[in-house]
Amino acid sequence: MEHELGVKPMSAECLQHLKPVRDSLDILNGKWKIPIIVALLHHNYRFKELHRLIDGVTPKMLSKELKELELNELVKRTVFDTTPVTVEYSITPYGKSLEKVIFELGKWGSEHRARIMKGKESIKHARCPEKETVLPG
Amino acid sequence: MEHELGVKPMSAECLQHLKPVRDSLDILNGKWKIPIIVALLHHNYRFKELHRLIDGVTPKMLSKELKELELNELVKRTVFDTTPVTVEYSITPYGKSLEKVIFELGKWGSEHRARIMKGKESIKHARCPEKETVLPG
DNA sequence: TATACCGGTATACAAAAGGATAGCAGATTA
DNA sequence: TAATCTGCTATCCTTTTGTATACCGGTATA
Repeated sequence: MEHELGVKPMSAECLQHLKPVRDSLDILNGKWKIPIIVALLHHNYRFKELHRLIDGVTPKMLSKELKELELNELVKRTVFDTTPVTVEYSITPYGKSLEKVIFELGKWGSEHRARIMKGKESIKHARCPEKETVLPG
Repeated sequence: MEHELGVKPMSAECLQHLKPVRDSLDILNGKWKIPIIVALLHHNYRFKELHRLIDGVTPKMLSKELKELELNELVKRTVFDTTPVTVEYSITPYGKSLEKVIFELGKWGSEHRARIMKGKESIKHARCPEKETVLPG
């Protein structure tokens, strides 16, 4: 009977960080959010432009993920009263604040990729390094 | 006809970062991976201990996500030949390298949380700030 | 008049993720 | 002998996520 009560609980400090980490992951999650954010960090784009730029995305998913990003104020949607109507998506300053997080994710990810490519047998099947997310041209 | 060919492609620099970012997200994704990693950053635990510690996880999911973490060499599984058998999970040095990424995610996440709590009407429904992930005691 | 563009929606489906519940073998404890 | 401990696995189900395909009204172009 040394364990039931003896499981060391995590420190309050650790626990405090759990929820916010999940928040960030939830916001960045979804197959197309990162490609959209990266595209808009680079330049403003219209709906159809994003559709053409992000290889494989369907209008439904593009629309859905843009809405979620807009709801979280990471992306701004501007309608111009031209004919036909023009809708431009741009990154907000708040969206720009994700740059560092994305950078850190990218940094760790490319080290991980390098590690896998180095041929460690045990993690060879961990993730296919050929998988593409966005690749215009 | 000014747009079809005129869609500015993203810079090569941007594109290079996309895949690794997705890699990181894929590895951290799954409802229980972050709680598991945070727990193991804090202390070594056995299967049942993790099960008791991480509120709400089923043995099926715990087993599945531990396997994925082990496959990626973030977590180490050690079997002790006691009776009944003891299995201890610990973080690897490689797993520890995730600390900074998780820290950055947590930092951004808690700023986001603060922002939502501040009561901005437009993002009030973005995410429920009461959502708990792990909370023993 | 026919076609293509714009910014999306609607519908139907497939795949993946996750949850609920039960059980197993082998050893110890009551 | 029955119950409980260990570290899981099996089965079934629901929810979420993503795909495929077609379509819309309004305008401009060929």
